[in-house]
Amino acid sequence: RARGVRKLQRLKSAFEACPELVIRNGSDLKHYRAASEGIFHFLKRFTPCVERLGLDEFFLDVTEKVAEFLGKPVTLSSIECYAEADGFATHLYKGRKLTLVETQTGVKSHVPARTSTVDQCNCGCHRRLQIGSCLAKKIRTDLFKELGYTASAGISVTKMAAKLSGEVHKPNQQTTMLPAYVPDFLAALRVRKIPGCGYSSARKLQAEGVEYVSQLRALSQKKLISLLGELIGSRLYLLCRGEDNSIVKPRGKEKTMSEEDSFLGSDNVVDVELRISQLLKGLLERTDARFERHGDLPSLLRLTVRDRVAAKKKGEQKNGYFGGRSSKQTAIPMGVFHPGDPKRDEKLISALMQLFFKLVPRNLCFHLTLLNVAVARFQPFGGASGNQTGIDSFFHTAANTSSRNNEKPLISSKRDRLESHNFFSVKMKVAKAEVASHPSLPRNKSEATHTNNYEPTKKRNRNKDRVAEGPAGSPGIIVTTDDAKVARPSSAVTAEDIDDLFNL
DNA sequence: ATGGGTCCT
DNA sequence: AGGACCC
Repeated sequence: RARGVRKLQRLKSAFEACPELVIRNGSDLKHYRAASEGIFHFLKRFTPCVERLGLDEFFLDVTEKVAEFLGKPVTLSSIECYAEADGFATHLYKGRKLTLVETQTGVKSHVPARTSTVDQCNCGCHRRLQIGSCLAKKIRTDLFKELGYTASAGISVTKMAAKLSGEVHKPNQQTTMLPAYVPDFLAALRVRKIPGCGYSSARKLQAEGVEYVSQLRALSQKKLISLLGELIGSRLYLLCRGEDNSIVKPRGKEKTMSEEDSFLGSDNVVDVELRISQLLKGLLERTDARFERHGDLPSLLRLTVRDRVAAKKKGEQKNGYFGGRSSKQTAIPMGVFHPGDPKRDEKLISALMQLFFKLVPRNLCFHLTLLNVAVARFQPFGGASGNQTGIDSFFHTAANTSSRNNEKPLISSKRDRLESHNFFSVKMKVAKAEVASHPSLPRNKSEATHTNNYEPTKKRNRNKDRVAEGPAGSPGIIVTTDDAKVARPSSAVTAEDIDDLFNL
């Protein structure tokens, strides 16, 4: 990073910036999954309502915790050691200067800079956010002490505001945003910054001359819906005004599991089968581990491919990389995934090859650049649970899962409360746990179990190699780095410290 | 332009 | 099955 290497940078320019850069082929997410799970469980000690987004981002709804603290001043004072003179822990967002922007269409936009810094809300959220910010500080402090990760956090009254607040002061800091500041803060952002306005929507909006959130507000709800569809359109209509009624959704077990690999090209069936069996191998390790823990097995198998030709066509249409994938899926009889089945690999590879030939007819040439094997529709498997694949048993599974994990159901009364402006909730995001350089993560490829073993030894990556396949700058290889902070656990906080604060 | 995921159409 | 979104 210090040398100018950035995430998702082309290899060519990364090597220009840093010639001694070492690039490794492939990846093994195992250690990151484990780290993420550790953080997830850590966070659940503070509140059961934790939503995970990707591996390193979490939302916590601490509404109830904050209410408890408010009701117990003695306990409250114990986390207020984190408060500063203004009652908030570290950064309180104070607004920023807004510049007037002239866009392609000549629309001039933006609101004047705010002059007042007082909380304009009388609902008591000011106080609740003070407590929330102390709670966030406490959680981040403990996270570092116990697990060794630094994190940034945003604290506000909606998920969106919390998420965006977390980006204001970035490495290892936190920012609290009062609701009164949210609309102006949003106004000056590019629309793409709004969570929910992705690549596709941002392009459609750009075609209308809309680049900034302030301009988005000029569009009627009807217009937005016709442009972006019912769901995203109506959501964005509210989000751009700072209105976010989404709830923190504690997720249960994963619904799908997949392994994928991209490569410069594969054009023969033998190679494809080798790659597929490698992917399957990694996937089965995961389904086995899950079966041991939860006793369920998948009943759906999916293969997806990306063909270079098709991908290029799509790419021309959309100027987007993720086009050009196609998939076939099939129900799989219960129990095929059972670790005890000695013919399991055979059966599954055979099924996958059948899917492959549905995707790529035998008489056609192909040039694949990606393969993905996925499983889904996990169902409890006790051996005698019959052959249910219907929707009924699916929902039965979901219900069991929820009660077993003691997860918080989606409470409708909470949703009702969130529909007004004066939110009771404090939502917090602990973002970007900087797991990339944690000592427990593998330092080189040789420690990873899921290597590209199917490649000829000569071509396989060695530690000294800079690039595994192709010359520097060849397509298909990119640099991905994350903010890296080497964090070492110091003296552990005792369980009682936590209980003191949270078992009220 | 990775290697995962979620949910909606 | 594909397409949007998220990291």
